Amino acid sequence: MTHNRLNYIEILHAHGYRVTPQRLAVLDALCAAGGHTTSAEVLARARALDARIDRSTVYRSLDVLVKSGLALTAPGDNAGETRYEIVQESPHHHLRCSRCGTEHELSAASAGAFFRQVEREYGYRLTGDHLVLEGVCPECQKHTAGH
Amino acid sequence: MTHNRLNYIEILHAHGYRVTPQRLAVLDALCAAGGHTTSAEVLARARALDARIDRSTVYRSLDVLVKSGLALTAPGDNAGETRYEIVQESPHHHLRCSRCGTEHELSAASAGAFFRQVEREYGYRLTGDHLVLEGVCPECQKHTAGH
DNA sequence: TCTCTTGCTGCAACGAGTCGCAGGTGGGTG
DNA sequence: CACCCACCTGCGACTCGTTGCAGCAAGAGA
Ligand SMILES: [Mn+2]
Ligand SMILES: [Mn+2]
Ligand SMILES: [Zn+2]
Ligand SMILES: [Zn+2]
Repeated sequence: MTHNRLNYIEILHAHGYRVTPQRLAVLDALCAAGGHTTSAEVLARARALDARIDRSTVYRSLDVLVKSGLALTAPGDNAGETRYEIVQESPHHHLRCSRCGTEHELSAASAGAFFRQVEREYGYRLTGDHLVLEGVCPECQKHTAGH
Repeated sequence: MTHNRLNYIEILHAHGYRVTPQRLAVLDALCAAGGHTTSAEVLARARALDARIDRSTVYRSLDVLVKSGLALTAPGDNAGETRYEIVQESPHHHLRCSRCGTEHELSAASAGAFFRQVEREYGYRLTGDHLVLEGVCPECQKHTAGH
């Protein structure tokens, strides 16, 4: 089943990668997970599909999916942790509440004006299309204000 | 010598931490390094000051410095790598060129308008004051254009 | 369908970072 | 200045992610 929207076979081939059962298991695992997922969870889900799949193969497959544009990475909660996400239709960033951990998506368009201003001011053309911005969500602000 | 600007002893005490030779060695190492530094380099520099200091103590000390507000973290070049920096006078973000690796500082004020707009639009109050934004620097853009 | 080549996999070994524990030390109290 | 206890350190063991290698299989070509 894997991915119902993208032609992952063509995409992998177009990037010079072979289509293997292990890579499809990892792709399935990513799709099944939905949103951002830790590599530990991908490993567990992939093993449910193929009990013999090795840890290193899962990491290498995630890398292949990212390089092919089928998956995105995002920094995790704990510094040094990487999370993975099957690529979405529309590019987006994330807002993460540092108190309660919930996340909201931020359309890439919302950041566009800021990116353009940085380009005018510093000459840098910003390419990141999957930022995770830390903040305090409206709910948690209420709770603090309530004290 | 350690830090000539901040009263690190008061700050550590204020956060409930003790002042130990090991923590000062790590603080010294951070100051000596100047800008963003890898934990490996902090470990090496700290060992030059105290040959018996343990790896785990260096990591725990870096954690203490970050929690006390004396140090900042930033994601490193390789995903999963954390860099450290002694806290600066003025809060700032970073622009990193994904081609040549050079970095420029971006004053926190430059991002302020964007942060305020996100707050209006989504209710999130953004707190991150040490972002690392990926992009292509002016130099590298010229080189690409030249082809 | 068969062959051949190249890239992929599983394995084992390694390095970076984390954690529990027993002994040592900072610093508050008198 | 001496005592004491909570906190900290060094150590060892562990986990997570990476890498080199030998055997295996994807898929192009015939
Ligand atoms: Mn996302
Ligand atoms: Mn910085
Ligand atoms: Zn919240
Ligand atoms: Zn550059």
